[in-house]
Amino acid sequence: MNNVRVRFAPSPTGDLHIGGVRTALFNWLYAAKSGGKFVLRIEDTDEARSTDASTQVILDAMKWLGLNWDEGPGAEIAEFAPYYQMQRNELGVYQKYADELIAADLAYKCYCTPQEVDEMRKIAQANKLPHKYDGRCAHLTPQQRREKEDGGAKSVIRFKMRKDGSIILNDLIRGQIEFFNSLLDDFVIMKASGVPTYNFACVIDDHLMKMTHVLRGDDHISNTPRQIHIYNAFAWKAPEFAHMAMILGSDGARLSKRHGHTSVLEYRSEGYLPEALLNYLALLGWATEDSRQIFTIPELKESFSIERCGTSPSTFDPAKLLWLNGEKIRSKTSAEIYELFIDWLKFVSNESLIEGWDRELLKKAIALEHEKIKTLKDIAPLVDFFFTKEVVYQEEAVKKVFEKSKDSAKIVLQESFQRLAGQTDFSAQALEKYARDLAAEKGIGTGKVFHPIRVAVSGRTQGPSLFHMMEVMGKQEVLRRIETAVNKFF
RNA sequence: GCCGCCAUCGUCUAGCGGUUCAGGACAUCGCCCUCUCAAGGCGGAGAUCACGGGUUCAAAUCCCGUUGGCGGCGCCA
Repeated sequence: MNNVRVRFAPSPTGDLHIGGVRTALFNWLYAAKSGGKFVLRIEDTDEARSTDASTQVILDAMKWLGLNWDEGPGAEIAEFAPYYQMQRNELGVYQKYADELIAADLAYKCYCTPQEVDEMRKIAQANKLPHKYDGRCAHLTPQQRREKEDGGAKSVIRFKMRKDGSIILNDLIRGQIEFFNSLLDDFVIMKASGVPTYNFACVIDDHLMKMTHVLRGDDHISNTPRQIHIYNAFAWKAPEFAHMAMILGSDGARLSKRHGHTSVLEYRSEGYLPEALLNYLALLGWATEDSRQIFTIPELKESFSIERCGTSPSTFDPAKLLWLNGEKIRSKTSAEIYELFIDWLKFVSNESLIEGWDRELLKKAIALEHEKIKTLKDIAPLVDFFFTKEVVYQEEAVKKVFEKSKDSAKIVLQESFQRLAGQTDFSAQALEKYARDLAAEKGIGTGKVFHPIRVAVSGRTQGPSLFHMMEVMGKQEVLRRIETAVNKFF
């Protein structure tokens, strides 16, 4: 019974979209959960918009996300290769089946030009009628066909839709949905260019590749009856269908560019982790009984089920994704974050950002700021002050800490410069004791001691735990910075 | 215009006829912790379960209708 086969079948007409990732993820999870196979197929039949670059981007993005496929481009198993529809088309795969349908009188050649069809559509629209092809070419006599062919007329192949009855779709997520055949028209299955249309290629491939389940966005729901008709025409068993609710932007419209980042690449560039993206996307349209939020990838694989997919569309919430990304980052070790950061810099081609930075110091600095990191992009601004030769003193910090209580700050820094020089134990613990003792000795609040030192050493009011920061920075550098501050501001 | 899908806190959702004056999470607000910022802990506010009818002893949960949102109606996928 573990013969589940599902697929993700993107068309390479752009970057991998968030919605596409969700579709891929749910299929991938379902395969994992049911011990089945996950297939990647490239639906590049849009001759005008498909690009190799886009295919590459999609493949790379899938790899980065860890959504590995059992079969598909580059996979070891190639039982149903090729996995590119244009390559399959060159093999004549689709033409063969289209010819079969014509022979069985279940499809026919149509000689109407795109302009003619367009004209028909406009007239229907003007009369507020449903626009569908009227099937005029279905009734051509052999004589008329011969004349068209001889005249060099281009033709498409249309599926001959029966007008009576209905198709009942038993959707795994939504239950029964009925579609009346009379509302469907004789849709095109092969274009004049000899390339199959989506609905046709999809069915042929899903059948040949032995797909058992088709899990996709509900924008495909109205395609489904057409596809079922094709399965029926070949007397093939149709796969199970499950249509998941769409992902919307904040304004309720389908998620698109104007809502912000929609490409996986953008999220990668922004410093998001694959597991955060995947975890977040899993929560859009799927939930467990206990409404649990945080899952590791293995936990997701274990918990997923189609039955628990929701039916109503959900709004993409960047704030929640950001929170989850922070959670994932906190759940890793600082050493792992360091590695991810290095990889990320490479990805965004910005390795020069940390040029000259001591790697060991960077690791320690990341450890100090670990819990504050929400995206990999946050890291550099959080720790860069460790590495600058000339400390950048934030104007506000200087005003707030140095100028406001100038006398005490001056004393604290001057004293510290002298005494710390003789400090042999430069551990955070010892430094804290030193600072507290100094405060007690001078009879001032600890804040009046801590804050000036913080600003002198880092140039800002916010940062890591002060004494750990000093320990990591080292005695020499701390002294140098305190001296600089004293000379500059007092 | 036609067809279809959907409808619980701002957002993601739990709920599948009574155990719910609706639970969790994000966001937001407050308090605590605290050398700052975070993180963490605690707490607050936030949903007449879109509306109107039914069915039932009992409905967020079932049925019908209305409204609204979204999707599809291509020689795009």
